Amino acid sequence: MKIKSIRGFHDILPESIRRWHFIEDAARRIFELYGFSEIRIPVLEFTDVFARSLGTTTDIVEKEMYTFEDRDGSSLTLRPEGTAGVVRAYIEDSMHAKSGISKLYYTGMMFRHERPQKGRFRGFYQIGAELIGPQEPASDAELVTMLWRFFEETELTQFLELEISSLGDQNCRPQYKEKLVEYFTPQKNDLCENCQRRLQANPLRILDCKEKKCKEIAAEAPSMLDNLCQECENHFNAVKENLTAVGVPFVINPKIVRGLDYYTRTVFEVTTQELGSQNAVAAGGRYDGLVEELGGPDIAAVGFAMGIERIVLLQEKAIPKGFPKKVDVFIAHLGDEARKAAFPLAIELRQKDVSVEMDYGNKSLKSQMKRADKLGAGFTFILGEEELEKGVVKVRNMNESSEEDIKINEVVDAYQKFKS
RNA sequence: GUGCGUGUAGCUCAGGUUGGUUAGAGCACUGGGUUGUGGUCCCAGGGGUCGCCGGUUCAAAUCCGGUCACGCACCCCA
Repeated sequence: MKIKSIRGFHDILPESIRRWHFIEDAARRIFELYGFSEIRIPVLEFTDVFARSLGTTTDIVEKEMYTFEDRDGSSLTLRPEGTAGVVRAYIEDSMHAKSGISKLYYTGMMFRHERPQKGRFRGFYQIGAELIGPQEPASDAELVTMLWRFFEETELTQFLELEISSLGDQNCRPQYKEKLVEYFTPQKNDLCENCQRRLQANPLRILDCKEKKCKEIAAEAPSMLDNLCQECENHFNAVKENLTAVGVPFVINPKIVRGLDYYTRTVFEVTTQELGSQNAVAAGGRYDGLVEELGGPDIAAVGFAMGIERIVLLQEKAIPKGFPKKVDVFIAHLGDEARKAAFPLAIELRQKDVSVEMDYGNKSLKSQMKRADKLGAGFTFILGEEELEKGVVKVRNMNESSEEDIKINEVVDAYQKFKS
């Protein structure tokens, strides 16, 4: 039996890792510009952290978590998302006492036991950001703007749409829920099995059911946006105003329902048509109740998470060529003496930030040239017996196919001068 | 978790329906043509227990069953 990876878990190979770096670097750069700092938190938490945050009736908690017993009997879970752990750390490390505003971002692998598909894995990477402290709508707008800037930077906005809505808060949502139940109950028998169950557990989720019949019925349902309390409405309007002011394009979709229970007020999704049924690329919203729910002070927060695999998939469409790795210099050597001389030269160049490759054994010049070409070397330094005798290296410009002899003890400086 | 489809060299795929001598191609890889010069060209070579297990058969890549993986849709979501 051949050894292999677990279903739904995959390797990210060197040929695609530069694309990942491009995406991760862009996120870091932009998030840092917006005042965020990275936080690294454990992959494993007490199950309770997620159960209490996400809501016990959510699919993630009900059937997708990797949960197991520790040796002492406590229940542990591999994180299915990042927010719960960040908030746990925020509380545990008393970050609220250090500053009124905490801007945190994270990246790492998340775990959900779903049926794997393209762009959907059991072990997958997310980058997320949490802005904890302010409850003002300007913070929602800043966070969403930051997210959109990231997609601009990675050239993905052509494939994306930003949808926003408001879910109301503790004042208006319960009343709205009742209204929904009132609306759906008479038509209960026309709803799909799933939605009949949702009517009890979480009537909001009926709104984004994909079942044709449910969609029809939901189309006429009262909208949360018409039932916001004054404060929530003001908040939502201010968010929209702020986004418009900085030119972030959005559409209002009152049917947005997040899969996690902790959201309040602003919710948003960045979606695409390019990835089949995996249309969500990033999503987030405000979660004013969560910090307190997990045992911390009553502190507001907004956040989002994005799926890196899906972004990589889109990125491949935007920039199909990718990001090939290129070396600056290839040193081709002929003969044992030349090889011995080439080695310290390679090390010295690398010391000076020049990327260098060379063969380890004795290969024909031709095959070394081929390798230099394949590695995308800008220059090949040829060091054979002739050059050794004269104390020079033959420097070949690979793009112009021109060659020039340069004294071996001057070649490093000469190369650096040429580069700058 | 449900349904449908696919699974042959590192990659993309022929062959399979009509089982039958050493299972093919292109790309990639290695070497040579040019005894010291890449990206083009030519030649040669290496690489496959035909996803895995079992069944039918004198004989299975080919037919059947199961299983695993991937893909698509459902579901769910980032």
